[in-house]
Amino acid sequence: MDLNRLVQKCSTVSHMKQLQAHLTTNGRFKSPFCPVRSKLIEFYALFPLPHQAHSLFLQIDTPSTNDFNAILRGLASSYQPAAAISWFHRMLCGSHKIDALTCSFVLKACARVLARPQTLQVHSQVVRSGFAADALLGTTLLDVYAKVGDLGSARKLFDEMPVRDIASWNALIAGLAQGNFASEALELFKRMREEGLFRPNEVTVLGALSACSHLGALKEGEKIHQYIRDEKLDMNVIVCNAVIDMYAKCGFVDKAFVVFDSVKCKKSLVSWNTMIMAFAMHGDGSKALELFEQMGQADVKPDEVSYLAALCACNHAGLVDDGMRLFNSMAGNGVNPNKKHYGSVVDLLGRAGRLQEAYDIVKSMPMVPDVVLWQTLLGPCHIYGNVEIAEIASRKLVEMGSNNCGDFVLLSNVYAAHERWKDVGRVRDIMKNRDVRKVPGFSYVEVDGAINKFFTGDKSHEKWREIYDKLDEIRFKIKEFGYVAGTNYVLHDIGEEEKENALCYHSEKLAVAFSLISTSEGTSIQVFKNLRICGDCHFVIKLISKIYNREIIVRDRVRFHKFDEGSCSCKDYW
DNA sequence: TTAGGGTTAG
Repeated sequence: MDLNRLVQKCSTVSHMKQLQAHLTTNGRFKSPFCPVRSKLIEFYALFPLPHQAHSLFLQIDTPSTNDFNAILRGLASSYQPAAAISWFHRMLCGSHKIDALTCSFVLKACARVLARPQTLQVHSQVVRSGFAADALLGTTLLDVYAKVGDLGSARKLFDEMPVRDIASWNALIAGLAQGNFASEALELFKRMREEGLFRPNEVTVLGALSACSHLGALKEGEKIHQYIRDEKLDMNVIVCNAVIDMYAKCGFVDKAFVVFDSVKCKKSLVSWNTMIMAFAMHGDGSKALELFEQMGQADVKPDEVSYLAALCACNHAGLVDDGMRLFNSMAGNGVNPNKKHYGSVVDLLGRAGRLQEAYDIVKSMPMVPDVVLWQTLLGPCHIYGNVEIAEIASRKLVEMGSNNCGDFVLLSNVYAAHERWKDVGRVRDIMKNRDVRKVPGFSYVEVDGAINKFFTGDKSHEKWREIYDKLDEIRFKIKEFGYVAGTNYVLHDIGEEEKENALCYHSEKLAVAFSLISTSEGTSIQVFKNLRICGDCHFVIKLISKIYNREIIVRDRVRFHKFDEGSCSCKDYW
């Protein structure tokens, strides 16, 4: 058997060592061009044996570009992609010849470590080396720019590409969809179809569907689903999974389940996970757990995401005992809990008021708790008035340099509930000194195909006067139902009445009021919010659903709330 | 011998 075929069959270190010995004894190792040697280097670089790769490399008198490419390619896919970037610099400093593949491999490493400055450096090197017209490399660059969050450069590159093919389109559509430019992604998808040069393929529709999921754009999503059926792209399980996710994130968990239940291809683990997560997001804990059980019968082994989805379902449905049982069964089923699983049970216990148990879990976990975990623990402290644990969690958050407004608000609320006004003042001083920032909350709603977006207290909408009049009417009506503004959801140094005003004009209330005046009686209203819905809005929207006899669905950052006849699908547990 | 675009996640 010749060596090239032999090397393909080598899969263990000892095989590789034998091959290396063979190359050395017959003298081929030292030859200037030796593909098998490159393969060996790549093998050592990819597996956790970079030292072997390095020492092997030192034995080569004049390493070829191929040898360098091999080590870059291996390292870029290894557990330490940053090392590929160092090797690239070593090549440049040593005046070794680079080719387009070298750049491609180092760019992959840049994407994995999200290194924007390095991406820019490689880009200028690509131009200097005369590879700018290479279509494949161009798409790689575009993709990496998008992945490191520089959508402007990705877009510019796309616009200026001398040759574009379907992968270039796909890379930008997917990049925009994942980089918070979902409407731009859908526009590009439409442009692609209008121009008609390329027929959208599986990868294209995945990007477009992901954009619909982000936006909650059901109508676009349905059109894409139809296209998928027409073009028979639904034989691809990844596409089916994205369709399931799209329906779920657009608020139609039933449609998601129909797709899940009738897929023509073989379901994958991700199909199950997506569907479990869909039920979880919609607060249907029992269906999520039922599906989780069915996985075993279908001979699909749950992985860490499955457990996370099931735990998340328990959280949203308040199934504390089920959740704890699930969590405690993980290790026995061969899945070690990670930080997210710990976060999930801390959340579960915390919201059930079992704060001491939640804190004990935090103390016992084998990994270092991160900011999100302390926030999870801090969250329910104000509901249950636990000053002691709130202080511990807040101290950790301050130590870790959190500048999140919410963290300070929560601690301040705990102090306020105990009338510890000096401490309240102290927290506010810290906020002032620290330049604590609040992510602006916004909500949007689609009416007659147009997206209407609202910020808190927004008066930029053309119908703002009618919207505010409607809110006055709502405020008047709900008071008859015993509504008292939950002013502890606001943190400003203002009086009670002003606090009530600040609450009254939260973006989700503006969106609901606008929908009430813009849609016919009895139709369902669907609102999307970028943050979590606030407790006061939750209470008010429940009353609106009763008084105005409307079904109102609100998708917040993590889940759906379906308000109907004065109650919410989350059963006030969220 | 080595290139580009892809689904689930508190």
